[in-house]
Amino acid sequence: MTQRNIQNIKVAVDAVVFAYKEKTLSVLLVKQKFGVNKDQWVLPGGLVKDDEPLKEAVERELFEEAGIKVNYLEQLFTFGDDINRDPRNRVISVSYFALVNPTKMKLKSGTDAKDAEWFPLDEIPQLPFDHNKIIHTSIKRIQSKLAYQPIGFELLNKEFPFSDLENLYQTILNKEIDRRNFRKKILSFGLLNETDKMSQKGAGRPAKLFKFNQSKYNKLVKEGFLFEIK
Amino acid sequence: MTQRNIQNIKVAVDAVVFAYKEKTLSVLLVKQKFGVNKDQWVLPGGLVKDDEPLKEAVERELFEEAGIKVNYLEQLFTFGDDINRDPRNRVISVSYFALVNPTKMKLKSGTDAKDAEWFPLDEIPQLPFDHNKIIHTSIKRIQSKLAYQPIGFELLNKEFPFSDLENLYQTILNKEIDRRNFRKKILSFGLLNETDKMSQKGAGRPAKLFKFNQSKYNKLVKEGFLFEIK
DNA sequence: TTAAATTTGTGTCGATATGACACAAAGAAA
DNA sequence: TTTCTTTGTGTCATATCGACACAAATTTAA
Repeated sequence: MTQRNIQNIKVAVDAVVFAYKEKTLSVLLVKQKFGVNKDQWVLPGGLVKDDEPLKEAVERELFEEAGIKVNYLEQLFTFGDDINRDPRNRVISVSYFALVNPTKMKLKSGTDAKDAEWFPLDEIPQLPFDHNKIIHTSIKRIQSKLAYQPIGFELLNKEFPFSDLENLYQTILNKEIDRRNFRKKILSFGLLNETDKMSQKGAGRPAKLFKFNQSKYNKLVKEGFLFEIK
Repeated sequence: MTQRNIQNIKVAVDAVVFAYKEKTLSVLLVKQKFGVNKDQWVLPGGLVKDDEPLKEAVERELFEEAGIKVNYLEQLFTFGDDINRDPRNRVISVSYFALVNPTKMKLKSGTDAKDAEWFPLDEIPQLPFDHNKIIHTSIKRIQSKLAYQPIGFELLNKEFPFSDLENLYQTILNKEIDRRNFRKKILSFGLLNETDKMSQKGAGRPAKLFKFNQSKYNKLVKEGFLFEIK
């Protein structure tokens, strides 16, 4: 209040983008192009433009740095308590967490090809700033959200066999799930439409493919429905 | 990224402070002291100092503007998608939500006495900026948190009769609760210590006073305990 | 071509949690 | 001393959860 016109804090956005494939959850990192940390891996992100909504800034950075458009994007947390989180300036980071489905894992780069890569959770290196902390926070968030919102579907193909969904839950929550009870519970919501297609990869009996009915979910939510998986 | 050194966005913090008394949930508002909105009620808050952690900025503003130190403070959301939310400058607001217990409702003002007041939820006026929206978001947050974290106790006196807790849930969630089932459920957690005191206000049988056992809760949480009220 | 291995699909039953419901006890107010 | 108000408490029916096993469909290996 006392220094109204002399505040000098920069506002950045950063994104933790998750993708899931073959029982592995991965995070998107990009290679820093300038500055002290040049060539180090960091979370995609950057400074917000003066006339740009925060959310658009994230979307722009993701597209510029990795050529990607995400399926799901939500604000995570604003990191700004450590005033030296960026040693050069006071920078606060409005962080987002995002989900993409497997078809988007091929990084059809924009300006800056192949300086973006997917890192499985257990192979994420030491990162500059507080980016490891941001990733940690977003993992907690995705784990808790999985339990009461149907966000898992954003990480799967539009049509998927039940086992994909089940493995996704097991992988992210890091625990065993009873296959029969899980299926029973999910189906009881009536939010999956059976398709007439079957999956056909590898050994074993082929599986029916299902589709998540988003519009039915939206309708139910308005009536107080809670998607809850324990 | 292209305009690294010329960004001109201001960073503010705002707080929605809740207090509960006599079946009423209230929010703290302060009178704007400068500018176009002088003398209008707004959420407490202000610009962050260059060398100040966000959380400290909120605490400072709350103390300066209302002489209050809160029991519970948590980051709510960062509002920055509407680039004209403040018509003078681009300002983003890192918003917090806070809880105080009834003893703190007496506003022993600091610098700026009596320009702070408690407004029951249904008496909150039209506010400048997007402050009504921020309040709305924080109400949703407190409602959902009540269901899976023991934050209700922060709004009560240290020692409280069971009926206070029950009324608090009913008021904030805006629904009827079965007294017996509610008590059974809460007591089953083993997180309330009975004191040997009794409440003695008005008519009716005096009630035992209880105390929330925070350290036991902290211990249980580490073991995976979830405080869940439906 | 046959046997083995792999994955999908499905129901029951006991244990646990939830939700509905009523009356006596303690004290204040009339 | 009677009435009113609020606290304190148990049962039972229903719904949900969690454990558990075997047959069907297909690929892979022998």
